[in-house]
Amino acid sequence: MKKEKISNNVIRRLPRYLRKLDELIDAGVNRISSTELGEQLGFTPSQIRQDFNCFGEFGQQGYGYNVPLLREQIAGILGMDRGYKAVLIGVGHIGRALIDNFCFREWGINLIHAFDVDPDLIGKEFSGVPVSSVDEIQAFLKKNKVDIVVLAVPRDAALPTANMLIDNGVQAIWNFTNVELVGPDSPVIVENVHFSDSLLALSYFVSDGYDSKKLKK
Amino acid sequence: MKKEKISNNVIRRLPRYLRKLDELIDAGVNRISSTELGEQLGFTPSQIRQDFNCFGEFGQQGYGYNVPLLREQIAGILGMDRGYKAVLIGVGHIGRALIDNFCFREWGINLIHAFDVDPDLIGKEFSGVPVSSVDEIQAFLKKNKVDIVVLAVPRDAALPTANMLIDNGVQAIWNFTNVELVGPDSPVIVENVHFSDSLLALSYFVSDGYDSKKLKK
DNA sequence: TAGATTGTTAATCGATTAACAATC
DNA sequence: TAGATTGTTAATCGATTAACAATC
Repeated sequence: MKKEKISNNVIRRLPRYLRKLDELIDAGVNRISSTELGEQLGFTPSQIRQDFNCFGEFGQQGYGYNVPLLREQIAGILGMDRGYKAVLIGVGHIGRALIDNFCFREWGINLIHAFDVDPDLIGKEFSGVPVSSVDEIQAFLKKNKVDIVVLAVPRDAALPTANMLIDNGVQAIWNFTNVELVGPDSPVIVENVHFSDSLLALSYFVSDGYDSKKLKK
Repeated sequence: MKKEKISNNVIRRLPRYLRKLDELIDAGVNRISSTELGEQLGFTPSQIRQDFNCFGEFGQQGYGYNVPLLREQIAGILGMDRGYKAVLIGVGHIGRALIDNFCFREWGINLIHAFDVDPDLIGKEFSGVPVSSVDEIQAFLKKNKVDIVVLAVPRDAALPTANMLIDNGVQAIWNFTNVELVGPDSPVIVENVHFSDSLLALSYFVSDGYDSKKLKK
């Protein structure tokens, strides 16, 4: 069973498909063609069929795709059915936003514990997630299978914390610090949520809009 | 002055360059070649030169690039020197994280006001940013030139709020709700920060790692 | 001048789109 | 069976990489 290399572009589109399919399910849509799906997402039908065919044959000729079925396939590809366990380090504003407002469960992830340095937070529990001292992380990692560490510590703590985690065998970090945690060829999986990158891209597009007006594009 | 279309890939790399250049400046590095920069970022030297040459000639043959100068060029391209004004709608956990911990100023953006529905928050001020009632948004937008609206409201409020903003001439939205605000061909600039998309991509890569192990890649 | 490194053109590679046979 | 729509191959397009002349 040869495993073809899936391009990053395809992987980044999968969550978009998932969200759209959830939306269609909510709207009671049971069947959809690549053409219709493409119109709703702004993709070409070809691209959609190519994307899905990276992973198997999920449709049916002459019919299209069964929405709930396709949704389950994509959820599976994304690992949502594997019961991955996550812990959060850093219970500041972002950490609290994630614990209280971000529904990990909805995306198949189990947020089982949080850690912070603040004595006022240690021992507390938010939305069912207990907070312990960061001093206990290493012991915790030894005792529990943790698949993903959510890193939401202040800037200064980012690098030392990340290195400690990597030393303790953590293989995947969801990084909310605006710090580049690892070099280009580290084996650790780091997914960055760089707010500033996103804002600057937006700022660029706003500038571009102004330019275009000036140039009467 | 012909304006070539800049590809999205290039634009998304610009903030990475900026962060790396800031880092180099902090480290006192004044000069860098595309080869060295490429090694640090995991890009090829060719790509770096191509990227920069989309916007002009920022280097010098035989020498390389002047780090602070290059940094200013890229900052300019990203619109960081234009003094864009932003307002925040929704002062929940994410909103507070942005107000208190995210340094808009550092990226050239002026966060001038926030809005919420909660009477306990209205009239308060966080990190120098005053909070008003969402009822006052329309009047505020009429009186002030607002370039970017940061949208951090709950799921249910996302779409109606976005539509209200668009009706009032807002042209750029930084979207922290996990909701698709506009269709594929809306003229409004929307930059999404979809936490779930990011987490699911990470989840995919973790799954992929497990698969690879099983398959003894 | 010689060495270094850019700017830029040409070659390659990969991703997207188009086309169409397969088939439900 | 006829119509529809997929799965998949071929064609196109765009992005990345390589190469090298220009030049500091």
